[in-house]
Amino acid sequence: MSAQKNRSSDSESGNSVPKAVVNRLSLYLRELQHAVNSGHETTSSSQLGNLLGFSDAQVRKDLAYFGQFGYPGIGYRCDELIAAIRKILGTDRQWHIAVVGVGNLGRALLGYKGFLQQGFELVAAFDVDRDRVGTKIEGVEIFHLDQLTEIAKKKNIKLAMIAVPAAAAQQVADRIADAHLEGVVNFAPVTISLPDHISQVGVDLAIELEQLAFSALKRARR
Amino acid sequence: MSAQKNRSSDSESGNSVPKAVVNRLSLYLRELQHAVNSGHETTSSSQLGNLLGFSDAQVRKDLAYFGQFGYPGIGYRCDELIAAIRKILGTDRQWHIAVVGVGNLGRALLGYKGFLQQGFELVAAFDVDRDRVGTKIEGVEIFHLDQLTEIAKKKNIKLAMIAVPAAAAQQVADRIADAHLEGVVNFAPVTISLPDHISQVGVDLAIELEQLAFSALKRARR
DNA sequence: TAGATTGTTAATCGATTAACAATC
DNA sequence: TAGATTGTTAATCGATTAACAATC
Repeated sequence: MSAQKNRSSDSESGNSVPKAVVNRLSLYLRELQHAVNSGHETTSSSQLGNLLGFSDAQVRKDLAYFGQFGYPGIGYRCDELIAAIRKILGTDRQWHIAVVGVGNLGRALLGYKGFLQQGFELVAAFDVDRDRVGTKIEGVEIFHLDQLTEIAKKKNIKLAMIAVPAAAAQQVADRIADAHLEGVVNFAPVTISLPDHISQVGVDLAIELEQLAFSALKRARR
Repeated sequence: MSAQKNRSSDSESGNSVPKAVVNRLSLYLRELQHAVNSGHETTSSSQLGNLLGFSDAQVRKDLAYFGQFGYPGIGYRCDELIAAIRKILGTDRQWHIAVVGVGNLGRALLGYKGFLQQGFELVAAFDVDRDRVGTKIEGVEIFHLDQLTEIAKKKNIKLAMIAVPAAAAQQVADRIADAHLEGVVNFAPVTISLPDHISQVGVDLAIELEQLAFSALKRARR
């Protein structure tokens, strides 16, 4: 770890990093954590690449966007690289998240325990159903959507997951914009518009399945 | 529709289509359906692009991989383009899907009603918990994982969604391979390995959130 | 030292954009 | 006809890969 001092840098320069690179960084992190859990002390770009189906050159190039993390002849020390990637992604700190919409999916999200160790904590849920408001699910209190700005401020919530029906998603997005959150995962199967300063990631089940259908069909045609 | 006859083609040639193109096709489809629901008869590459943040050229180029679907000077007839994209993606037919793992997430998936109209139908769920097996959730029968091959054959199941804990995901993947399914959406936060002839899409909540954290941090640094 | 593996540069490959003739 | 918009080609841009000196 001390060997890492002053070796990483960049990232202040205007080197806008491609989205795909950041996504792969998350995959590297996942594999590294797996490797540590399996008792591995070090790994290499080719090992990491093999596990994920990327070339060794790509792994090294991706990391090179952010600094120097490896040891020529040795590879990468898993714990060091984990710490480095966490710092890059910003998950070396804890992010407070809200779930908006406490239907089937919202409840499933509230029950998901995998967040905490990854730097995320579900600290509030929101809904418009007065019967749900005031209750708790999985230990998380449910507030009315109208309280979003207030509670977000109080609880330092920066990210939200939208788990409401398609028809309600844009209204929720508008409230999220009002509350000045910084990022949104949108599970509703619609395009939502948000101000530029709020990032978004869309997860649409139907779209994922369509990709599979296409691939399956493509194979069948051959 | 008759005007479309013999105008689309390609796709038999070895023109392997980039994944990103197929993904955008799904987004176009979603917007087109939205447009139709809003009473629009036609649209254009620039309209579609604007809604999704792509250039008009990109929309046209993407569609050009598969044929000619528009009318110079007019644009695209929504209903025709919807039919064309559905055919390309393979969702002009019905795909039978299984959910494996009936925990919080699995149950949420079973409760999701948005599939049917998109060409997907949840026809079975699987779990290893003997207490759950034999019951129904949302009208879908739960079978033991050991019955996967048998039931998949009987019910013509081609796609599956893995909603089990990380530690069980690879075992499930192996059973899915045994059953010769054609595609998998993997919600477990691990890399699973599957034979080449089975497509997979990974959806990892933590990874999505990490992308948001990175973006938020990047803005903060500026 | 010999073997392994990094970080980085240059070469290759692929995807996006701009431009425009053809068309309605 | 004039205006709009397609499909497609060529030019640009960006991302991936190959190669290798530097390092342990």
